[in-house]
Amino acid sequence: MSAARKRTPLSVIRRLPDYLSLVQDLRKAGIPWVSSHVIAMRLGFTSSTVRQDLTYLDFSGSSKFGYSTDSLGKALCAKLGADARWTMIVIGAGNLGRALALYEGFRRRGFRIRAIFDSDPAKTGSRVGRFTVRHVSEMPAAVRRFRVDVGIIAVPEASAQEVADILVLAGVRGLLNLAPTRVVTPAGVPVIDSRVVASLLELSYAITETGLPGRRSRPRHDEPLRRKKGC
Amino acid sequence: MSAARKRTPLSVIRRLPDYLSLVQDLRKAGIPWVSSHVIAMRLGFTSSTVRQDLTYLDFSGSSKFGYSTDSLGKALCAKLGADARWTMIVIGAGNLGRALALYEGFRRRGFRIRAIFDSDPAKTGSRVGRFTVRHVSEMPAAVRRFRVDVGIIAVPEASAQEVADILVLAGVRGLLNLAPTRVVTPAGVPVIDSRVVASLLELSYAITETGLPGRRSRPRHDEPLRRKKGC
DNA sequence: TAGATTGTTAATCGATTAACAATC
DNA sequence: TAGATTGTTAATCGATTAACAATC
Repeated sequence: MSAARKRTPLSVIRRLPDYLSLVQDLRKAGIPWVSSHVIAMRLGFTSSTVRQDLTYLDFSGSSKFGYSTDSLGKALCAKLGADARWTMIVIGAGNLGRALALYEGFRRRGFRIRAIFDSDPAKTGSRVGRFTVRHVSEMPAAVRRFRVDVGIIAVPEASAQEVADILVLAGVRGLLNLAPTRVVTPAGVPVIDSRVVASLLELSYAITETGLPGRRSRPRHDEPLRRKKGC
Repeated sequence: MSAARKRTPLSVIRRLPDYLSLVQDLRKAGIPWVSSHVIAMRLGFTSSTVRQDLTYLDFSGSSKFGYSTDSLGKALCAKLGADARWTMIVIGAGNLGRALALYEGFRRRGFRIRAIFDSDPAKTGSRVGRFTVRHVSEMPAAVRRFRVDVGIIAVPEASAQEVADILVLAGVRGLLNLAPTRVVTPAGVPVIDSRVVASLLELSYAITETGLPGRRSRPRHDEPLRRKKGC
């Protein structure tokens, strides 16, 4: 039996959204079956990894046709909680916070933003799409009233932890942190850090690395050396 | 000798930005030395992991005082390429693209945005902070003129790959992809996917998971069941 | 049937942690 | 010196991959 007996490793959970996205594309394209081999090719995994991963779902493939894109999609949704509706609020009505509040893509996955907050009285009352920016002091009450599941932190680095504490106290169940710093929460309240700046540093390393001897750096431009900054 | 003999695993590279951030905070706070144990506590790693990781830097600690925050910071910067200046452009002048173009935090790490582009003629010519939005058709020329290192993709899912191809062809050295889809590049051009939507799914799983038997879900609200969506 | 594919076990690989001698 | 800390080797742990019997 393939279902969720053993606990699902985080490494597997992180690949699941990729399977979901692919399988939904295939289903929309009218493709009813897909093999572990094809999935592997498309996502850059091995077919072994694919078959192992899908073992953690309440779902089975067919040794004749492979996996049904339709039922695999449903099983992935169920596993990931993507078949639920999640209520979110955004804290911080700066450029990033506003962009998040206006982003349509969350909706499609069941993530719905209900309100946006800022600590700056000059911003409260202003409009962001269909929202009116409210003052953070109203936030705890709103978390309870809207039964908010997820708080999205889009405030400056310096206030990220403070905002996280207030959100947790108000009863939020998870955090998505977009501030360029880690945020700590009590066990039981998961937090995901977006790490965009950290990602850029990883990219920066990768660029420097691939430009090293061995792999020839691609011919480009006319200035081979980076301007140094000092750090 | 501790220097970069063996290749540095990606798992290590991904922790390096955390060390850098911590160590720079400490240095600014006037703390000149830090031990692997303290670093581990602050970042949630083990001291073994910390010592192992720092092994990949051109740098050594002192068995008397631990690590000098100053020289550790410098070694991390050098390793990550954070001591270089990187030139970036943003493709997509929607809410997200504009937020990125206006974000101050990149600068501090040596990442500098030089221009922003959009395919919508209605947007070209409009202002985003100190930038004028330009048409994507001008992008390849700008990549060469400004010697752009990194292209930031902030366009809708459907055009992400196309934009990536153009950027690579124009000579960009790496990509940061914020569209909610994977983007493929030839070997030698690293790409980092931001995976914000995938992260939300991971969070969604974590929330559902921690609410399971065993760990008592924290008492909250009065509605225990998620509204189902169907998927 | 013959051939392709899954589900699963075992082998490999890599990353994390523990332990400890060397250093200051 | 005594004690704390690093650097490094060895042990453990977990994740990925290979292999293959079972299935359709």
